[in-house]
Amino acid sequence: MPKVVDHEQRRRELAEAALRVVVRDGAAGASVRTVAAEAGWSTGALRYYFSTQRELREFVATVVNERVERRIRERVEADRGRLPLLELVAGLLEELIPLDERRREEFLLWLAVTEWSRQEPLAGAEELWDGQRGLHVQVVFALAGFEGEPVNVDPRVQTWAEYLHVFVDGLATQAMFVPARMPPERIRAVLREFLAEVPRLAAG
Amino acid sequence: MPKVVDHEQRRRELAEAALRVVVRDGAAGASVRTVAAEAGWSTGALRYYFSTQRELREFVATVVNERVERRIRERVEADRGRLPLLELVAGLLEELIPLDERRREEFLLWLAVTEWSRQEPLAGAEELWDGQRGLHVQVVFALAGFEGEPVNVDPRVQTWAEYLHVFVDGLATQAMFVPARMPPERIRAVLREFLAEVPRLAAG
DNA sequence: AATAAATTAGCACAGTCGTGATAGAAAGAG
DNA sequence: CTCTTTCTATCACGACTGTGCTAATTTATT
Repeated sequence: MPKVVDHEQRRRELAEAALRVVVRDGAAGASVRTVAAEAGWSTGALRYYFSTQRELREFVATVVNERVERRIRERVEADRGRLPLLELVAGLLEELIPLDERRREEFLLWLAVTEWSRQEPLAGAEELWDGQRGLHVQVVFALAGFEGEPVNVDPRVQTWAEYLHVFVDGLATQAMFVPARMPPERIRAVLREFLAEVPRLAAG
Repeated sequence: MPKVVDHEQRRRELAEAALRVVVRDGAAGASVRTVAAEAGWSTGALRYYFSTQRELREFVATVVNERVERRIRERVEADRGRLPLLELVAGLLEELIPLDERRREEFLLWLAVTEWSRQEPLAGAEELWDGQRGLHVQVVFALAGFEGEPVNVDPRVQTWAEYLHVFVDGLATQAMFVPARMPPERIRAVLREFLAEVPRLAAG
């Protein structure tokens, strides 16, 4: 029998090459040839795993989502009540904001995915948002002084989770597009100031 | 002497064709040929007014900025104290949020400009932000019950202007990218709820 | 070693891209 | 009318795009 490779792993490897190309050359620069070259393969090999460009792009979208979710999860699991609550929470939410080169790249990738899906809708665009909304509910739930799992949450908690979600998205947008006006330190400070208001407002 | 055309006006006409193409085909679709065709001219004619693609893109950026600013200004001048303050303010800020097709197109255009300027920096990216920040200061200044021009504004006003600016950017982002989760009615409601909180918080 | 299936490389095709260059058309001044 | 300058159309060039296709290569099994 023939040589056999782990398809899923190879796809992942090729997708990561695509990520690098997008970060380097922008959404429009991720052609079949550039991605293949970045991965060190021929275009034929690439097209054996992604028979069409659309398939590749959809896979890139899922990989990006996975990355963000994994980082959040790791951060939650790493802390065992050692950090002050507000600091822990701020750290979590900062994972969603392009404050350094790594997170900036992720944001760029997400932008590229949305740009692609404007031409032809790609799978898995709203899943990321749902996960983030859940995170914000948990955060406000905890900040408001509640314990345990956030089930049947107070409407005020729900409302301020929504506000906080919107606020963090706004911070991310400004951190990305006007870094001169909103440098990382300023973003961090504004986030913490706002978070400090939340317990009083959300708990009543 | 020869036939003479109003250069500035012709440039504007061509730029608007470019806007339509970007809205229809995305940032990557705005090529010299497609824009020329959309405008009903030959590529040679287009390149007579924009000798390089970069020039065209920079001009598109300025046209987009002008549009948003003009609409805001018109709205301010149209109202002469007839609307309740909160309603006037909400209407102003909604001009920055992609709630209908028109504003959605403007947001798309702005996204295209930022995508372009990732490859090679374009002039006039941060001017838009400065104008918006000024608007938010005015808004919070008025909401907090102050009169006249916002000079030497209270630090609390400054802070909540910043918060509101971030919040509105977040609303715009979500209205654009997860319209199913955050439909226009919801965006409007959330904006007004948040605005209702501002006077109390910003005035002390 | 022979075989057969999985994998890879590479070319071909019909497009599109941005830009340089040049020839022709248009139109007001003399 | 002719001239002169502005404007417009068009072709050429090399490079790039996604995809179809085929031939070569690899490799585990018989």
